[in-house]
Amino acid sequence: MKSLPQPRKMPRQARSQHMVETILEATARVLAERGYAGTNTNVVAERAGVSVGSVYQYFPNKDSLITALHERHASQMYAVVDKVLDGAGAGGLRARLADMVRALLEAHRVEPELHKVLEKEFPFFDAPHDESPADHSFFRRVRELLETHAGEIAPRDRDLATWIVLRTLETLVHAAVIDAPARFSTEDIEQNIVDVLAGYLMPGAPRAA
Amino acid sequence: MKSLPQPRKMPRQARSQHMVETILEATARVLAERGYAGTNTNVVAERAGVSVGSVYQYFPNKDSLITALHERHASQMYAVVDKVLDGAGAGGLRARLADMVRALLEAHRVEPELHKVLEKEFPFFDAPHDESPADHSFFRRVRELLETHAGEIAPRDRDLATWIVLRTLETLVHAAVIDAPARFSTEDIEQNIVDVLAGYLMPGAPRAA
Amino acid sequence: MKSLPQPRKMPRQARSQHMVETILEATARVLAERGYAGTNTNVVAERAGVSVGSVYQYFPNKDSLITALHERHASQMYAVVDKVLDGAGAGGLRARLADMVRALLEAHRVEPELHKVLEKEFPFFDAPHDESPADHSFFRRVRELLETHAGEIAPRDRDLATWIVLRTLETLVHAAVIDAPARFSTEDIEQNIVDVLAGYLMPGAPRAA
Amino acid sequence: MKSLPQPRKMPRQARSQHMVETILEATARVLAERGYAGTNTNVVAERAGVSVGSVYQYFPNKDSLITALHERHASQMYAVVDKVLDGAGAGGLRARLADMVRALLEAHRVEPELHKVLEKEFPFFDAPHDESPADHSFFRRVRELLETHAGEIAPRDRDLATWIVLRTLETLVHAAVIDAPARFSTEDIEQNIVDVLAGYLMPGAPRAA
DNA sequence: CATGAATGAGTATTCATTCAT
DNA sequence: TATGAATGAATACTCATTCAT
Repeated sequence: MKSLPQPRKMPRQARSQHMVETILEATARVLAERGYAGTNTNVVAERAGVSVGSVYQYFPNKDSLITALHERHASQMYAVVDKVLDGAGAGGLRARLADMVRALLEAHRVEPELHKVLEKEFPFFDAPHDESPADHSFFRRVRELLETHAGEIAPRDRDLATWIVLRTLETLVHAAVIDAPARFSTEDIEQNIVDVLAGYLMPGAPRAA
Repeated sequence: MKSLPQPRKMPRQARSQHMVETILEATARVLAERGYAGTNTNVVAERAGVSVGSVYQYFPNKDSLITALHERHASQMYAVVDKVLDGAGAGGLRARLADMVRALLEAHRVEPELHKVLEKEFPFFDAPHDESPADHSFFRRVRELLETHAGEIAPRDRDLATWIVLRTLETLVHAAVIDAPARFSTEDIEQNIVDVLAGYLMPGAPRAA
Repeated sequence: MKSLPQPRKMPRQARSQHMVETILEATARVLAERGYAGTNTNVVAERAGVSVGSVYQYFPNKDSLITALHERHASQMYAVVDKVLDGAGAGGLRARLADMVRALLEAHRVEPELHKVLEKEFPFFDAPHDESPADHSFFRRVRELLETHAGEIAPRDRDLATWIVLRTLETLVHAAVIDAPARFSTEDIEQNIVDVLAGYLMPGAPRAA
Repeated sequence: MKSLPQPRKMPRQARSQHMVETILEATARVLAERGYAGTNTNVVAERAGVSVGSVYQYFPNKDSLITALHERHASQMYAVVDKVLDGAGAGGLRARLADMVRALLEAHRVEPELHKVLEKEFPFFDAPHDESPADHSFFRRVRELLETHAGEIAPRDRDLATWIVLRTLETLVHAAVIDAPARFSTEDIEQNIVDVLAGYLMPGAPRAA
């Protein structure tokens, strides 16, 4: 089981930072347009307007490109959720869950094509969920949320509950964006995802319209 | 979006049937041991004790091997669920859901390595869920289950509910087998998956121990 | 330099004769439609409605198929010329040459596609012109023609003259059918081919309209 | 009908130029020694002392190698003829034709083996004569020659005459090098080729010894 | 640091040919 | 004889990676 490929170096200079960004952007575009099979370092380099050598200056190998993209995605998603939870609107846990679901769905609808490949290709890499820093943060944040509403939720093992929630949230959001038959309306799907989570955490609670 | 690769010929004779089986078995083993990247037609053939030519006699290309494996997996999982639901034990919807979850978890624990790769690689192919016959059957079966218990369930759109249940069931079962941190006990996970489904379908219902 | 592949056996029975014909026909069609690269024994067999094994019963290898086709073509062309020369019309050598050219052009226009590939692929096989029986006959026939008109022709070495005539005739007829720019009329081409041959053999003779 | 394969990149730098040359030389040698069937990109690369990748850096596919070789051959032949015609010796059209024939025969005798395969394989590619730049130049040059001697020649359609001359010249020269039975002397063949062309263009003119 | 020409191991796929039935 | 499933050597082409400039 190979470990998560890491960027070769932590680029500190602005120029390098920019280079990394450019390469990652190119990777995203190529990946979105041509899928994993059609993506190769030479094309990425060309698309980034950079030489292959430069790509290898910052990424030790091809897979690290994808991994980095994933990490970026995870960070972005975490940021989205973080912001929404910080925004601490009114209402109880259900409202918070609804906020998260809506925010994530929105975020995913920005570049559906990219997320599509990202989701599709992710499992391709032996990157267990718990090796990503962003995923850790995500886990912690949700866990905190459950703690905060400890009184309202049914599951005993809060750790397990967090894990279940994350897994479910992830799949359903992705499925909604990628897979969902056209006959299901966006609102209904959103609603139902919330229902799944709320139903699990607060079985007795009344279900909103 | 390319359509599902189909076996090149429908083997009717026993000899051919056997050949297809052998090849598929070999594919499964190789896939489980070496992952997608490490799997190639020549190795599969060798492992099957068969010539490459024979592989291509029955499968038009490499991907069709994986696709066929998936279809087989889907069929098996459907069979498992079908049997369990036919076995119509006592109890309401919750009992049925519990039966399904337990049966699926058991089935997946037989060849965890294979299911791992299968799950990991599946999205890799542009095979939307609804192109697989087995998936169709699965959908129909679950939908019937919901119809049968129409009185007990909350979600209005039964089609959507079926979709949500399937997606959730699939991920959580796979996650349980592949991803789950060791600190979660098998029983707890199982219990919680049922809670997710039951909580969604029957929000008010009492949660069993 | 490999020698001309020969049909494995001289089939005497009607059934076999028919089989050989069928296979050769199929080869011709496949060759005409898909070119040499696209032609393979399995396709030929299928097209002939026969098993590959049967093909190998009568032809030792793939190339022998093409060779046989060539021999058939050569025979046919010889037959055409033979007939025309036997028909001994009025006029001198020029008339005879004109007869040959016209007959050959007509014959080639029947299945231009096939002749195209045949001509294209012929040199591909190490089959020098003088190994084909039909080519021998052809040579003899033309040589006789020159002997008959010995008094009218300029070239001293009648053997060489025959060779030159044959080479020229062959290319120009093929070029006329395959290559000729559309702006040249059929009649003009025909006329000019005759002029080439007549001009060579009877330099001083008046050129007909 | 596929178009002429083109070199993948137009090499401008000396290094690349050299690489292309090396590869082409190797192709020629391999082709001459093993024929088309025996020629494959890996062998060519090896023979060129270069990696396969480099071959593909400059030639998009195998066929483009052969095509490039042909073009080179055509250019060389054109250069030879061009030089000879520029050398404008004394004498009329017949002398010019004789010059061309002699020059071409000489040129072909340098690497007979290569020209053999080249000629043999040429038709194999769907490269009509008129797609090659060199062939165009050749056509133009010969056409000019005929114009220059317009007063002496019999054929009305000078375009057609050029075409006929080229076709005939090409075949007979190649036949002379490749096919000619040993019993024909080089000089006799040369003489007769000139006779064919001169007899066609200037039917009445006296035939030199 | 950036470049991009060069590398060459790796792989999917084809197809002539055989031979057990 | 006819069949056609099975064989497996052969080969075009790709692409991650390196390294001299």
